[in-house]
Amino acid sequence: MPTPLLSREELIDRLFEVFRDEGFEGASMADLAAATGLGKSSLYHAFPGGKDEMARAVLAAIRARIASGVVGALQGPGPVAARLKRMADAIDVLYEKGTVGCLVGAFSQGKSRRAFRPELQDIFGLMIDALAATLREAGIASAEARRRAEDAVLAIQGSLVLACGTGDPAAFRRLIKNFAPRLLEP
Amino acid sequence: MPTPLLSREELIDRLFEVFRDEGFEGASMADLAAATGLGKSSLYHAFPGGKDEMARAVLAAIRARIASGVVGALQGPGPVAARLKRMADAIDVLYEKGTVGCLVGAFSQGKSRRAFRPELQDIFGLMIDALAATLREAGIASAEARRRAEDAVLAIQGSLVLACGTGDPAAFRRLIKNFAPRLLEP
DNA sequence: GTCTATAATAGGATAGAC
DNA sequence: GTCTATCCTATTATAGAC
Repeated sequence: MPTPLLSREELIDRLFEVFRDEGFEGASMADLAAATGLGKSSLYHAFPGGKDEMARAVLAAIRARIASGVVGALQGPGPVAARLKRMADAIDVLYEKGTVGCLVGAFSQGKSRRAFRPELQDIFGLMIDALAATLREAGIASAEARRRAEDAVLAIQGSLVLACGTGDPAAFRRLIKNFAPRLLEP
Repeated sequence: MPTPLLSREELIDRLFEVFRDEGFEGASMADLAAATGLGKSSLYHAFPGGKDEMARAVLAAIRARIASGVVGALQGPGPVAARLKRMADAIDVLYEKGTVGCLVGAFSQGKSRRAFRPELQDIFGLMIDALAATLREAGIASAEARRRAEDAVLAIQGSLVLACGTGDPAAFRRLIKNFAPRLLEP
């Protein structure tokens, strides 16, 4: 029967949630198998490289989601302020109003940061570059635009660390609320 | 011979570095033993509760270090701006100019965040409360002072996530440089 | 207080049947 | 493509000598 129980997309989505919530080291093959409803061997059939390959597949999926959802919002039509607002909404959806952590942030700390550095650099760079380009469109000087873009990405990450550590998403919510005006203030 | 090779303080300091660099799940007893120069059994003698007890001892030590170094700087003499500058310097020392990660941030993501939530809440609360109180001294309204304090702590965490993930401490350095003026701007 | 040795288990990964 | 069964290593933890 060549029909898999879950599509590869669905599979990666389940794996994503486990890696995001448990971290790379914290996610065991047993956890990943349980979350997908598959046996461990079936996971190895789909990802012969094991945990490492699963994590890379998940990172690639996140990158795509950020490129279409978050960066896509920036590159749509309308004035810069409206596009930034749509980016903030996309981030709010991505992190479920601050109730879930960030896999990229989780992988960035601890042992896993070394194994996945290229992917992490790529994803952070993608967001910062796109945001900086948009701010330049609004007439903000190049260097200042980049600083603000870095500050915004860093604030998202920091607010999620706080939300995960304390269980309180208030700082994340406030960040999302003030996202666009803050980036454009004189 | 009742004389240990390392004092408990030194012991905890070595454990701290491993937990900070590898994360809770990523730090193995073998890593911890190697870093202290002790056998695994000796570690169990000092910390009968194993990894969990070591992590709690390390968190208590960090809390003390933050209370004396970072919060201590805020509560010293002089005008608020000078005290904030000293706090920024203390943070710069604590994170070695952005070349090392934050254990509290690392423990806040992944599996470990659940086991250590009370300790994490306590440490984040300590910093935010102390910073907010100082900003109120400078005449900033209570709610606004708390928002700014949260933003500052969140920015420190976020800049360290970025530094760890990309290997580039530039955003952290910039944050430290502008720390005091940014908090006090009108 | 530290060590060597060893238990006990969990984790990652593979083999081969269906 | 999925499963059961198994292997092997790493990991946590303990026992007991010195």
